[in-house]
Amino acid sequence: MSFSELPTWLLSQAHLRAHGILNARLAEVDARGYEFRVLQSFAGATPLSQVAIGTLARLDRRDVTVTLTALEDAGHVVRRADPDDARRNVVELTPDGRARLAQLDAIVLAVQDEILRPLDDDARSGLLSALRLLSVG
Amino acid sequence: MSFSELPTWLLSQAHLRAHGILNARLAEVDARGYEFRVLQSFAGATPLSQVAIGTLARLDRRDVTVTLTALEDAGHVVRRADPDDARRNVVELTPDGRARLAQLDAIVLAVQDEILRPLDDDARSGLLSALRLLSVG
DNA sequence: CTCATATCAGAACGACTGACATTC
DNA sequence: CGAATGTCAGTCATTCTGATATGA
Repeated sequence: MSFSELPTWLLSQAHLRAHGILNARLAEVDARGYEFRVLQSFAGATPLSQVAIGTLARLDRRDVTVTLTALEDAGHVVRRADPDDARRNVVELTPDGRARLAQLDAIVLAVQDEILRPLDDDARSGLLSALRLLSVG
Repeated sequence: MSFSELPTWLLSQAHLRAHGILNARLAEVDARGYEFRVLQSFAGATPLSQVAIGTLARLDRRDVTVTLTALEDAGHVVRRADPDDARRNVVELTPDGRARLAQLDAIVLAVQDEILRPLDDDARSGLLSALRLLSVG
């Protein structure tokens, strides 16, 4: 059996194609995946500490720091010291950041459709539940 | 909808878990994915040029060069100039390389089972055909 | 003291781009 | 000449490991 028929290979190819499309669409508006995930963590409660962002966005603390710096430079978030705990930062979306989140949300949703286009509804739900099982083990 | 329910996310998580397991198993014998793919390209015809290896292993020329250098250092392949075309190298497995291929083949096959364990036969075949469709578009 | 927080430096893997000399 | 081959240097995104300074 050639490696190109292996589940691990097919998984990596499907992932590669999906994320190629996603990153291309995000790149068109000069965004990256980490930024989207961080912005999305503000969809619920806000403001957030960086640890909370890491939990919500499933990002390493290190990557939260780097991504927030980029978002801050772009004016999408503001960071300030937490008055209640000097170790923490309090991070909030700016109005620009909220607009950015809406923009990226729309892009990402459209990409999902584009990617799943080859599958009918049954195949889609079957795929998603299988992937959920595989993600956990 | 949170990003963690998106198809792109589930795809990346499933891929990440599968390749985490695969790379861990390969690392136990000090191997990497590229090496396996290159070795597997010798399963059919041999010897091969580096361009042929790139085609079979779906690797960039650059990565073929780097991977072959590692395999050559480990004694798994030999590279020599092609007498018929001085631009090319003729690459062959050594006996050690053939044993290495068999070893990695067994590891990779076992990993497939480990990964698919949560799915019954129907779910497996459904997943694989869906992934095939997604890989192409 | 121990723990949490944020930051920094750097690595790994996989995929890829641009350039180059050599040879066909 | 144009095209192919192998090599080299480097980028990119994603994930992760370690160390550090600071404060709770």
